[in-house]
Amino acid sequence: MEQIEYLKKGMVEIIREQDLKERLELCAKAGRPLRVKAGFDPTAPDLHIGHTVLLRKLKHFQDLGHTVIFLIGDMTGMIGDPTGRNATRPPMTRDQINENAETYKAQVFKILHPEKTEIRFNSEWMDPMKFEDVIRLCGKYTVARILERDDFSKRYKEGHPISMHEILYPLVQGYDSVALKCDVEMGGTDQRFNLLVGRELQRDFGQAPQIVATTPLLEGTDGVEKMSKSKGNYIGITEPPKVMYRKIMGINDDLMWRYWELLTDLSLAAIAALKQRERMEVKMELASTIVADFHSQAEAAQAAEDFNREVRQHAEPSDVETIPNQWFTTSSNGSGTNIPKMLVGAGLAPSRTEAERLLKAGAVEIDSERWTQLIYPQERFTVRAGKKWKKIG
RNA sequence: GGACAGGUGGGUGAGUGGUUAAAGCCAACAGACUGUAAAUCUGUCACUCCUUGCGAGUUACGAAGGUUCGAAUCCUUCCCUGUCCA
Repeated sequence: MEQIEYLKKGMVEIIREQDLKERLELCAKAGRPLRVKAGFDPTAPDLHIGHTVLLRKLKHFQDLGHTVIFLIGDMTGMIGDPTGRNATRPPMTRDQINENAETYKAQVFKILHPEKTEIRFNSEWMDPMKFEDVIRLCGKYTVARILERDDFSKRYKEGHPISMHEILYPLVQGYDSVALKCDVEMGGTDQRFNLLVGRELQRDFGQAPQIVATTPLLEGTDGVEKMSKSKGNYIGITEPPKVMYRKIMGINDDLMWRYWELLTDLSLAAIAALKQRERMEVKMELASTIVADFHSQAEAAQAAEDFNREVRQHAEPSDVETIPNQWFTTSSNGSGTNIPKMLVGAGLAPSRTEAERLLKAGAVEIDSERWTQLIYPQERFTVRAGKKWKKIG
C-alpha cells in the first residue's frame, strides 16, 4: 500500500506497522478517516522548528485525508511532563496555560490544514473526573512498570526526587487516547513510553489499541542537545526572518544535512545530490527554504541579502535603531559620551560591569573604529558591540 | 516516628575559620582565524560608583539567627532532598 510508504518516510518507529496497514484498510472500507493524535504541553508559548518535524508528519496524514487531533495538554501541563528531565518541572498556573494554548493555536496552522484538524484540551474529560475515577485509573497500571521508564529509573537510581504526580503523567496521557478514541498517536522518540501506555489503557477500555508512531528529535543549533526552548538552542517559528536565517546559518555544517532531511520536503536522493555542491551555498539555500516556509519568498530573499551584508561583509545593518544620546556631558575636562553607560542604556550590554568588559575586550566599534576609551568625544555616532548595532544621536 | 547523608555561582563540582567574588570543567560572551559555522587559540564570565585603578563600595555559598577581629566553612532553629529502619 503506497499510503504506508508515504507515512513511513522520516519516522523512527511504527508500533506496529502491520496494525497500521490493517487500520488503514479498515477505515478505507468504512469510509472514515483515521484519528491521529499528537499531544503538546502548553509549557512553551512558542513552537520551534523542532516541533515541526512532527507537525509535518501529521500533515502527511492529513494529505491522505485523515483527521489530526491537536491535543493541548492543559491538564497535563499542570502536572509537568517529566520526560527527559532529571528534575521536577514547576507546575503552571491556569492563566499561563490558557495564554500559551492560544499561541499554539495561532502557530500550528502554518503547517497543518485547519479543516482537517481538531483542537482539543484534555481538561475536557479530566476536569469532570472524580477522585474515585482517578484511583480507578491508577489501578490499571503498576508502579514497577512505570518505573521501567528510562528517565524515572535513572532519577530513582541517582537519588533524584520523583513526585507522585509525575508518575501519573503517562496514565493521564494514555487516558487521553481512550477519551478521544485515537487510531494513531504520534510523538517524538522521547514519548515512546507514554504513547505505549495509551495502547494498554485502550485495550483495558475495550478499544482497539492505537498505533504508535515516533519521529526523531531534532538537534538544536548547538548540534548536541535536542532543540528546546529552555536550552536556548532553538529556532522559533515566529521569529523574524532575519533572525531565523542567521540561526540556521549558525549551525554546524554536518547538522545541516539533518535539517535538510527533517525540515524540508526534499527527497533523500535530492539531498544526496546537494552534498556534491559547495557547502556555503547549500546552507544558504537551506536557510532560505526554511524561512520561506514560515514567512515568504520575498522575506527569505531579504534575509539572505541582510546576511550577506551584515555577517559576511561585517557591514552596518539596514535597520539600525537610533537612540537619542542621553549620555553626552560637558565638563571641565572636555565633553563626550560616557560609553559604558550608553551601552547599557542602549541595550547593548546587560550591566555596566559587562559593558566595561566589552570595551576592554575590544568588542566595541564606533564609526567603524575600535574604541576602548571610556569617553567618546562625539555626540552622534554609530556603535557596534559584538553583533549588535545602534545609532546614537 | 527514628538513624544517617546532603543542599555552593547558568550547569556540574572543589572548598571544613582569614590573600575565596569562591578551584577545575561545561555552557555563555568577546577577540583572532575563517566560506557562515564548527574546530583551534586568547581573554572575560556578581553588581554599583568614579579620577578605569593590579581603585572604592555592595551583595552572594537552602532560610533565619548566633559565636568570632574575621564564616561557604563552627553552633542553634527551620525548610527542602535522598538512603536505611519502623
